[in-house]
Amino acid sequence: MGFTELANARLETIGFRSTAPRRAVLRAIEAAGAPFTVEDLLASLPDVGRATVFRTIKLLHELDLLCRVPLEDGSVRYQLSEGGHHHHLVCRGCGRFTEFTDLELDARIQEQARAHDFILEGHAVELYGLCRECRGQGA
Amino acid sequence: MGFTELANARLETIGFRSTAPRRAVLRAIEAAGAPFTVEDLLASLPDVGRATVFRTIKLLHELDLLCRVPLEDGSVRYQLSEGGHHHHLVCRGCGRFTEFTDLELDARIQEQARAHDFILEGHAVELYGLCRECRGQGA
DNA sequence: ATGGATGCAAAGACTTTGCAGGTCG
DNA sequence: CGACCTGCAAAGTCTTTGCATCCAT
Repeated sequence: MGFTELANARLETIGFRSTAPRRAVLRAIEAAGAPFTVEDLLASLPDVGRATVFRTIKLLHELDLLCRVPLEDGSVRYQLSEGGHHHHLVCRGCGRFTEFTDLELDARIQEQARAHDFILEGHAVELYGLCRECRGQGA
Repeated sequence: MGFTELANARLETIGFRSTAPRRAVLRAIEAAGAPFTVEDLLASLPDVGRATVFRTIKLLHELDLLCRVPLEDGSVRYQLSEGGHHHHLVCRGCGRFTEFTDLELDARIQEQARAHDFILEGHAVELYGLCRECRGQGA
């Protein structure tokens, strides 16, 4: 079951309607191989209104079906979420992300919170650099 | 030596001019006890033009005198930078940040990069939760 | 049928830019 | 004095909202 069907089913379960524009957005997101900007989506969906694209992205993000990745310059990309908690390696060359999980890293973070008498409710870790493909190409 | 003098000296050294509006922005930043938004600064500096405030913030950020912290909702705060590399504990209650450094955490991050054949050039870690003051107040 | 969803365009929030005039060094 | 800086307002971005219409259930 692809993302489109899965997300669609999930939406219906919660009481949202399955509409043509909504499914079009889901398909476009699934088709996007790399992280995308809202602008990318808008461009690939000329027949869907801006508002609908924004509203759908917001919805999916709230449902954790889409993850939002802040870049260093302050811009934001979205990417299909694999679901669980994870972190990102963001390539400055090609802009792609790789997700990874690291329990030890998370444990260390938890410990820092404890050390500061801080109730940890969430955290974000982003690594920036060059991926294997881009490192050689001077990208 | 306070931030204002330090930053001012630093600016002059690099060839920027010490002007009244610039110093006013520096003073306002130093006076801000907590992280601030650009809007906060603008409000506290009614006699300095918007453009100048934005331009000065940008300048200070580029010089690493100011650090930019992305909140979960996508908004951005600034805070006087203590200089070196560090991470943040961001309180969802009062909005204040605490900076911390953790070599072990950084090492773990470096290792993840290595494991993914990724040239690490930078990273960001943000912890979200409740600080000690806010945890009891249901804030 | 009926309330949620859509699309358009307008309004908003936030930031940058062009330019005439002022100021630091 | 000359280059840099400032302030204003206008122009950009990017995102949200109001509202009449449409459509899934």
